[in-house]
Amino acid sequence: MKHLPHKTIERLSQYRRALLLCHEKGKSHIYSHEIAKIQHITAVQVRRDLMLIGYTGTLRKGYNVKELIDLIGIIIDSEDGLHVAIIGMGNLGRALINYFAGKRSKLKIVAGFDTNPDKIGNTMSGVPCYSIEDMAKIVLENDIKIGILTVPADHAIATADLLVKAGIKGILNYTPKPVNVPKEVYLEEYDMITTLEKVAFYVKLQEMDEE
Amino acid sequence: MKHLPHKTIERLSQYRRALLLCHEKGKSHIYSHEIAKIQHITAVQVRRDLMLIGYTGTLRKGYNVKELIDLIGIIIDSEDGLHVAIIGMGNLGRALINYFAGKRSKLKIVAGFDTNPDKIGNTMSGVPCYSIEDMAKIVLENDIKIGILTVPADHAIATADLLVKAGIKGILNYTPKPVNVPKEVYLEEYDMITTLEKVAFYVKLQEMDEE
DNA sequence: GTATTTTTGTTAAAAAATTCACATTGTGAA
DNA sequence: TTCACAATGTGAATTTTTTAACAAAAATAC
Repeated sequence: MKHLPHKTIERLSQYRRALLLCHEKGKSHIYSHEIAKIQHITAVQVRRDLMLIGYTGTLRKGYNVKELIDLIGIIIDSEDGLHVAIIGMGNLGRALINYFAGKRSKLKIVAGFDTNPDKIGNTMSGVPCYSIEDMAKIVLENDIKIGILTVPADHAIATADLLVKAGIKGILNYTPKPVNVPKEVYLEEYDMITTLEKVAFYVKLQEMDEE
Repeated sequence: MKHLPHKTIERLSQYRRALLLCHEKGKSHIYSHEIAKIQHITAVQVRRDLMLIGYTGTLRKGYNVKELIDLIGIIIDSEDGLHVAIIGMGNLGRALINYFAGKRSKLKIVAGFDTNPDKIGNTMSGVPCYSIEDMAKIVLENDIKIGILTVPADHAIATADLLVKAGIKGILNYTPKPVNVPKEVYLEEYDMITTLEKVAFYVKLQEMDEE
């Protein structure tokens, strides 16, 4: 199964989420075109992705929901789970914590960091908030592998450096500032402003076409 | 200049942001490799994107920062700007409002919507919060073109339907639930859980490679 | 004034991602 | 039984995106 395309990885995560819902509803099998419909993609794409992970459905019955959930888990999850920290307990940081709260998943948010003394020492939705100064210690003690960067833009670069020094393995940067990391740290950046500008562009385009 | 690739649109938005910073610092020209460095991409890619929008730099001097900012604006912005609404004034919604607060941009968040009576009628970071029931009216009155969906997952689909009925032209869905819209509405979905799972996957992969 | 360097612009090649097209085969209907 | 249908699985083609390669030309060095 060598190298899965990046896009396939993303879709697998989404398939699993959709499948979990189906499973809860008691659906035991699902067709590729049903999955496709939910995700707004084509059935071929779904089948191709599943082919890449070596999963085989049943002709005329589709895919076994439970089996597929488990297989996707084997592929994308770490066996023992991974610990995650949120750096920056502002609105965005808290939003992320709430997203995850209660989800039994292999990914667990175990710590938050902030500079605000009012937040440090408290717990938010079950996640303890520490001082950024203690990052190296906390990361080590809790075996934290991934950091989600949700600090104000001005602090993004310095904070990313701290994370790297603390020995983090992956960074998800939600600030609008690109950061630099050594190549052994996996970096994913996502910029909400860019996405909104993109939507705006296509809305504009559509309005222009109408004229 | 016909059809710009999707990825190019995204990068243009990012280039502009980087360029604005350079401009503030008084830098008048910039090389393709400087832009590339900031965005973690190659210089060829930058040049290719600029070629696609028909911008020409100066040999040995690079690109004129101000000119390029303006040109990108002409391409991706709507001339008169676009009004945006946030649907769901929770942590994520407020985070987005704060991101945009103070930015003089062609995109303006002019309204927020929520179901919580404590929030309705108040203003958050300058953005008035209305009842979701008044959506159609407010969208029309304020000429709102884009809606950012930040409601709880369970309400995503129903709220998206409301937005469509209200006549919105583009939806940016930040809930983990895919929604359906008619084809004349531009839809962009972004799922934080998927992104985090992707980071986790590549961190796992890296750890496995080390062994 | 000539050579060297550096940077742009672009054609062509490569790589990544998606879609087409269709063989295959269980299933149910006639 | 035989036929038609509906689904999977996948090689081949297509499309999209990125990268390589290099000509052209301005600036600098000598």
